[in-house]
Amino acid sequence: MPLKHAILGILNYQDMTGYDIDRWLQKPIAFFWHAQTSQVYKELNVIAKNNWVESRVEVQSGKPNKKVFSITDEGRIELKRWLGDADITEIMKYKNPLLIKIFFSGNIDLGATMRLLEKYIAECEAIIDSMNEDTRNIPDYEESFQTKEESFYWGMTITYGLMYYKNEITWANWCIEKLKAKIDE
Amino acid sequence: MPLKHAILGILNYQDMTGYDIDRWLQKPIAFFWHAQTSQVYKELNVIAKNNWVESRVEVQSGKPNKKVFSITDEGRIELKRWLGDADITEIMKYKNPLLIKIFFSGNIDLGATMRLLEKYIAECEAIIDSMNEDTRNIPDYEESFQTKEESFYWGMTITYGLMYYKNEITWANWCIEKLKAKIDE
DNA sequence: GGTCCCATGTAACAAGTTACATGATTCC
DNA sequence: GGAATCATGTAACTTGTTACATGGGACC
Repeated sequence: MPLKHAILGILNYQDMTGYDIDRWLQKPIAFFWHAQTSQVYKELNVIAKNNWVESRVEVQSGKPNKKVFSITDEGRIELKRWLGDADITEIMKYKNPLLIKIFFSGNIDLGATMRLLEKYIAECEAIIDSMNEDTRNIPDYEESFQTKEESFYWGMTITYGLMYYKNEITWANWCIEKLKAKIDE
Repeated sequence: MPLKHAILGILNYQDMTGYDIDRWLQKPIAFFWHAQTSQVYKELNVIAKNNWVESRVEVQSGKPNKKVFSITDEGRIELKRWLGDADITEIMKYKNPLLIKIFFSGNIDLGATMRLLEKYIAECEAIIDSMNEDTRNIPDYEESFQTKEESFYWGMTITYGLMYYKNEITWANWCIEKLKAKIDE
């Protein structure tokens, strides 16, 4: 469901092609929902069948033709229904493959676990850097987010991301210290 | 993949039935990997075909018969291969449905978003409580975790959980304050 | 000559969800 | 009498992944 509704939310900003939606999913949304391009096109077909979106083909010369999607009234109703739904069971279905690895790390040597955590820290730092980059580019985004409302909530997700990844780094560093202490035992 | 390997990791502690594995997944592992019972039985079939586990039927009277699984040498090799694999692309595939809702909350009223966040905080607090309860019951678990190694890594995941959910609560409260300020504008 | 961007997908497969089915025993 | 525990699944479906296919134009 979240991907379908993310697509509806994006199309509620403006009409666009599957390709454009994919770029949205790769940029401001990527850090809290990643999706394959092929999945985007599939979901577009599904929600078109639900009458949540409709499409028209724009013939282009020199470029591939475009299939431009727009959200329907039914789609807007569905988007608002989903957003306003206070059921959080879906939200609580937490899955973290790193924690599974850590949990069973007694089966491998300490060094491998340390290297994994170090690699993870490096990735988290890279994400924080790119999010800081994004916040410096707020003016660019404010063209897309036409209302103050939109950038207000976008700010909440950015804050989330920064807090989340800093917390991940803090924890991973703490683990590495623990592992070092174990080696020195 | 993670579920298959979580099952291998559990069976590496001791032989058990699908039912027992399901309980493991519901208790110490649940907060970082949730799985349906039906999924557990399905994955057991798949990894049995891979020769990572094998099973024997134990006839019982007064109770349903048991199908007891044990990990094979091939399964142990696969578990260690997966644990030692430093590729973190799988780990970085982050998905957070709450953040999607927040991101598009400009489409609904502030009150609904606040209620969602409050509900989320309550759930996070409940999880923290149950994890604190678990740490008080460490002696019980130490029967299952036969080595110090195992409870060492288990401690890392518990620390992760506490840090993670506290951070979620801090963020959600900050969002609620922001929303309140917006209402008072 | 090579890579990136634009643009849209299909096919096969893996993973996860939801709902349902069965049935005895034990505990309150 | 009702709920929980033990115990194992199937069927139908949705969601996500991986690999592949096509092809022109722009930029270096």
